Amino acid sequence: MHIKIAGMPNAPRRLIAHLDMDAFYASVELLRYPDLRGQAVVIGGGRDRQPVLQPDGTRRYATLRHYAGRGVVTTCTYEARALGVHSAMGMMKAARLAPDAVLLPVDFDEYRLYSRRFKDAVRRIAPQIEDRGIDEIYIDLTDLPGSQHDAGAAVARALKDAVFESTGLRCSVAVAPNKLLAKIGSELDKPDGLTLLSEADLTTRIWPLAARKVNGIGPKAAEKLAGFGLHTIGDVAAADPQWLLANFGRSYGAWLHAAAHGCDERAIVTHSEPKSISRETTFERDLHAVHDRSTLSDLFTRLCERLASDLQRKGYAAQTLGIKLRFDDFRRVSRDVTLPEPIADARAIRHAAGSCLKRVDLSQRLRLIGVRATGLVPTSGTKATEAPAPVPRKAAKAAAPEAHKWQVDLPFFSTTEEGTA
DNA sequence: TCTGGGGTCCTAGGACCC
DNA sequence: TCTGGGGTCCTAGGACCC
Repeated sequence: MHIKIAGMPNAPRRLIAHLDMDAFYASVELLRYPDLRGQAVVIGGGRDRQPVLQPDGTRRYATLRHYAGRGVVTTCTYEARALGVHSAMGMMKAARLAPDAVLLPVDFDEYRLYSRRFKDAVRRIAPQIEDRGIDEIYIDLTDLPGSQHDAGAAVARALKDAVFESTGLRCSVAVAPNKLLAKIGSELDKPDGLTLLSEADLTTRIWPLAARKVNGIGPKAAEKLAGFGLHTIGDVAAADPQWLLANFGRSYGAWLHAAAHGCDERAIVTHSEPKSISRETTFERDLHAVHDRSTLSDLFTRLCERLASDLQRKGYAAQTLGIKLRFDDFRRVSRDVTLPEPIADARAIRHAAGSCLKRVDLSQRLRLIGVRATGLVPTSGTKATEAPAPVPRKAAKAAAPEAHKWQVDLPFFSTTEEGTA
């Protein structure tokens, strides 16, 4: 056993791996439809675009060309990326760039199946893993036999092989002294990459990269940095720390400085409880609270029912319920209410969410509506986890007193017409 | 012809309590 | 009269991530 105390003379250098599946959803689809290998394939958009098996045994696929709708690209093959298509791009735009690309619908059940498979394969070699969504994980290799010897190269190789054997899928792995560097590293040699990084690589391999490559520097922060002439990670590293604090705030400024210098002490988190569960939907066309009253009411009720079933299946009740709306101009508002008792059934959720809705001015057309449960408390008898239960939040003193302060009375979401019965 | 759905974390102000 | 200070909870919004 190593004694891991920061600053101790013989504390071992941490070895953290980041493993990222290559074009995960698209690659899973290629296992099913190997005839698409080598082609530009885009996953995303709406339903009903299943490939059709023809009498001669070949499959007929939908292409992007005639796509109409509000979907975005979930992911795509490297051939599609070469045409300029990327994740989160609107499908209409992707269709202009790659009209002949094959379009496949998303199949999360299938991706979750492969997700479990690759994670199980990794866990058999290195049990300390942190889930970062369906297609990526961090792995602590520090205490793994032999990993210190070659900076984790052999283990990384073994992980990649194990993932391929169990799934037929390729991934990219980086091993580094911490999560921040490992995450950057796994992108350096994609696809099918294997990257080893040490502190010595900071100036040569990390500093020349765009600041945006740091996990935590998003579009807004990158734009602000660029406004000050800071474009690369090295630019940020060279900036005066006091200046960073003054311009980006105590917390974020300090973090920027540390991150740009490759410093990150975060541990691998092997277990966590969900903090919120939500359901939302974007309409095919913008809807108005008055003119589309019954459509909206039905959609809203259905979202509440789905949220209720998610909560019950996962074994939680919600102390706080909220709604999220997006208007036609993309303005976003949310409202939430904390209840005297946690709830998990559809009628109660519909009632609470309906009360939130009444506190919003609904004169503008809506593009999206969502329902969210927070303050999750495990319900008895289910989800027997070893982890300590989240401390239940104190119940609200009273329902929101400002319930009809703003509203022209639009009875459309009135809680008396739940329709959940 | 713009921009999905599911999350996490942070900030900030006001209420409320001691 | 002239104005504490710390703590927690709740709500709303925003940035960011996959």
